[in-house]
Amino acid sequence: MTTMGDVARIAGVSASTVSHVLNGTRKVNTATRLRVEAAIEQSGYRRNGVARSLAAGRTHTVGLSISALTNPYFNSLVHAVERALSAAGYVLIVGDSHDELQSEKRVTDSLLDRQVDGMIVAPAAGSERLTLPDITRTGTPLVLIDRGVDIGCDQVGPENVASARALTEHLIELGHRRIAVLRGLSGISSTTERFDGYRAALAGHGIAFDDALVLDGASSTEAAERQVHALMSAGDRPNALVSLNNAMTIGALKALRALGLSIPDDVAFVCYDDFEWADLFEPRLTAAAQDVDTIGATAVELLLRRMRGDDAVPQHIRVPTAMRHRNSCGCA
Amino acid sequence: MTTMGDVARIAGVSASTVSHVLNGTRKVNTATRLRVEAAIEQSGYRRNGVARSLAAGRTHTVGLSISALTNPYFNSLVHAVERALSAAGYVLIVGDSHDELQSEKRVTDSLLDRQVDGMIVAPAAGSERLTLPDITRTGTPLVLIDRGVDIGCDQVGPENVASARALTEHLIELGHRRIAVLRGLSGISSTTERFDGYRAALAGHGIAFDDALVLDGASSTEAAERQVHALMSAGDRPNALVSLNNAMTIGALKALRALGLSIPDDVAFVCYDDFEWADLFEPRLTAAAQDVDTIGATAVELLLRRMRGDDAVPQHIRVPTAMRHRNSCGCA
DNA sequence: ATGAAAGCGCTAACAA
DNA sequence: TTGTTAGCGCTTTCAT
Repeated sequence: MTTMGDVARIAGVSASTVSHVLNGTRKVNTATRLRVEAAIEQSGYRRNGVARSLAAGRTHTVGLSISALTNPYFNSLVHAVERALSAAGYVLIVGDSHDELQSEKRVTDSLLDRQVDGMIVAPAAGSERLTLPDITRTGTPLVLIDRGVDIGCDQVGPENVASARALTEHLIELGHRRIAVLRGLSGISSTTERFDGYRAALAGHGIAFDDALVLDGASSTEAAERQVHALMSAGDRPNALVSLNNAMTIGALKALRALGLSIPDDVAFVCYDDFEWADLFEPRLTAAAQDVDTIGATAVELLLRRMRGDDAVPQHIRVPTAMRHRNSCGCA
Repeated sequence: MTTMGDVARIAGVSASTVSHVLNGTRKVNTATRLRVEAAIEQSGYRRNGVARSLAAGRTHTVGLSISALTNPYFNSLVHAVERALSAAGYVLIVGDSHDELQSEKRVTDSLLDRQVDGMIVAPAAGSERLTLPDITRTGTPLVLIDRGVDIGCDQVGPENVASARALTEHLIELGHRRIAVLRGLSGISSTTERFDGYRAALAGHGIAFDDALVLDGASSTEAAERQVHALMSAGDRPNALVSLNNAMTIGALKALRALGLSIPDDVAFVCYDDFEWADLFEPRLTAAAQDVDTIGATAVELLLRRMRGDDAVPQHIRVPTAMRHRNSCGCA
């Protein structure tokens, strides 16, 4: 393996000069720069990023801890983050927390060990008493994404309350009174907020809240499928359903199809989270679509600012969703 | 920041002892080990992975260069790889090559600079004359995934020819003669092989090959949508279509829906690549499903073997696909 | 059972 | 404009 020392020897200069031509960190005489470049070329030298990171004290690396990477929503979020980061010259290392505290701890520990220059976390339930303090203790800049927790750091996520409320109200305006809801994983803010939006819609229209219509979908396709199947095969089923995230939507659709129930005739349906192929589902889904690109880009922006040493007061940013009006809700 | 030296001082031992208790690399007296552990606890020490990598000469990191990360197929492939790797104690760093040579070069360069211990690449067209030689030159163990190129290294990918042939033959057996095909990005082996399978099916049944029925979908949803739209709005349209990857399938379905054509009545449809939600599409798609988990796990297995120094002759592994018989093809 | 010391390959003062 | 030198924090031989 060729090192900078080898290159220096070939070019007849010092290692420090080689380093400077490589990084453009100081003016180098054109003639010597050319010699160095020739030597690099000739020797097939590649810099050692590990040594570089150790000496410089920064890795140009950012860690992301997130769950359910196979979920298309998180998947696009990861790529929105990656795009913004690589535009800024950073490399992203992703770890899957599986929305489970111990697993999240493993991921963030490994990221911290690798000396990431910054960290973006979609916190699992309970994060604030284990992993988050660990991170802040190291002084690594941190921003929370997708969900918030009550800790002093930057946060970016989608707007939840008003969106879930709007979704529910749409159903109400269509004349529905018995509206079931698929609620997500407990302990995370997005679940609470979206559920609050649902309740607010009912309350705002004088509809009594009925606990029997609340399904615990646990943000999972399988759980949602089971719950919807159970509720819908019982007598006296609701005539409308709102699903509070995309994974649960899939489960709900599977269950409804299995039961032979038609949307929107038997059940009107709306959901939080859009699908890239929403047009190909039958029926086309009325959904509140998150703006993942903005969320990802904003998270990166906030993080880079912190990494530059900015210590302004932490921001909590909410990115609005867009209502996609299609036909699963049952309006013309 | 606390270093190993600090811990050593607190525990009243040498740094080397601290290192050994941390890594279990040599026997340490229980009493001293306890003192060291206490010192670690008390000081909140975290090891510096960068320094560790530099000293040890290995990073416990593997690089993956792949394209179209938002494509669900590649997405699951990435996660299959990640799962296998993290089970073996490695961290995966992923880069998106966008199936474009310069971009692939940027990704692999960055991975190599970071001193990954091994590399998995889904080669873009032309890779064998630019990035791949670069990688082998560094001596970094390499395995190719998804597509092959004629270079002496391990490769794992799906079976293409027989699968595409079976798909096409199914249509033929249903009585179709004018069968259009959506062909993928040119220059990559999977495109060639799947297309070969299509031609072989026609040839095997004495059906003349018709160039006008070959659509260049470029493995992209948009291109496929345009091409299918054009072909299907012209007169004398084919009555069957085979799509050779999932991105193009989406495009085809969009175009057909836009034209108001019904599957399978107006056009029988089969595709290479399955969808997780294939049951929710209308109609349910008859597809050849790749076994991503096996492909990913096999790639990792081959790579780890090379990383251990095995220098057996390179293997080319093909993982069979599974035929999912549903109703877009038009059989009962 | 433990320690001393020599690096790993690079960056960045500080000198010249 | 360039070189010298002292680390960065760890691993690992070689002693003891």
